[in-house]
Amino acid sequence: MAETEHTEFDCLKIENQLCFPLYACSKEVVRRYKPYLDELDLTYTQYITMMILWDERTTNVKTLGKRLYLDSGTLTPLLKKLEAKGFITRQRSKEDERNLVVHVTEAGMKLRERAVDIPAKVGKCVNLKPEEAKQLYRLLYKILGRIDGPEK
Amino acid sequence: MAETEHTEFDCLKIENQLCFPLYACSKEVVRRYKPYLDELDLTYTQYITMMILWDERTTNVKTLGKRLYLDSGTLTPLLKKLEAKGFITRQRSKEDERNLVVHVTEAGMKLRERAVDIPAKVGKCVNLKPEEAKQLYRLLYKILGRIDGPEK
DNA sequence: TATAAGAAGATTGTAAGCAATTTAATAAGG
DNA sequence: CCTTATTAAATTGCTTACAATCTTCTTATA
Repeated sequence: MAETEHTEFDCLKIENQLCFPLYACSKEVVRRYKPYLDELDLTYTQYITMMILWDERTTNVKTLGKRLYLDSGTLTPLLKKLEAKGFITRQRSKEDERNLVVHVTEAGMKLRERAVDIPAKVGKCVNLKPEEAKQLYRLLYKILGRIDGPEK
Repeated sequence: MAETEHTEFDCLKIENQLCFPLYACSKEVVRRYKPYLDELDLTYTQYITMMILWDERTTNVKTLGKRLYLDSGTLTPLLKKLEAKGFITRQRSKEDERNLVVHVTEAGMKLRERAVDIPAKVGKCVNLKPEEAKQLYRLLYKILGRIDGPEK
């Protein structure tokens, strides 16, 4: 005899879901960034936005949205906040006025120096071996439909 | 010569982050639930709350919070909405009035029959082999600090 | 048994997050 | 050209999400 009853509803048990640990884990990991990001006066979403800008210097809302999986409804107010803090500038493109060009300021670039230790600090809190982290990375990007890594 | 420059700031590139695909993947997967959950008039968070209740029938805010990684600031308004829809009841415990007992109603249980196909439908959109899904599940719960699965 | 300490939810304030709609600019087709 | 379609952001409305604080109730302990 089985110890546990099985029914047609087993598929609806939370322990049989893949989506739930994904959802919970994402929130927990983001939470671990918070104390470090607070020091920089950045939220997590602002932080990943700055990551793009630290690397690219200039981009626009559409590209940011595609790379970060966010839409203008999220990005517009977020970018206004980053602008208010003096980390970025926002201006319409001369060639195509629909296009909003986002550019990192000097103050924004200076933030990078203070952020450089954050990934290692948070990484230490995640108890995965390097090989496991690589596996996880690969599986996540497989779900995202980009087999070997992020879109550029 | 290396084709790409390497600097002390490489660790801040988005493609070198594990947290970002986790964050993005979580959102994308939750999004795939939306059309199916809309039919049941449930949001994703309401859905995972109902999962606990379909299985347990009765619980309380504290237990829900621990199992779902949510606090009362999120759960209180969410449970009020589920109550307004008639899917649950909320009442203080007689033994300890601090304790808010949450119980699923008949209407709430009936929802389960309409939800039973959702996991399979969403699962089909996630292009992982069964073995990969198991790996992913294990890695996520390892990060969550619960090696072999969720807390009961 | 008063009083302090602790626990459980509720409330407040801020920031995402996203669907749907709107506005403005550009491109395409007749 | 002029009209239509398309595109890029912005706006609106609603729901999380969470830190911090507050309220109420229970438990410890002096």
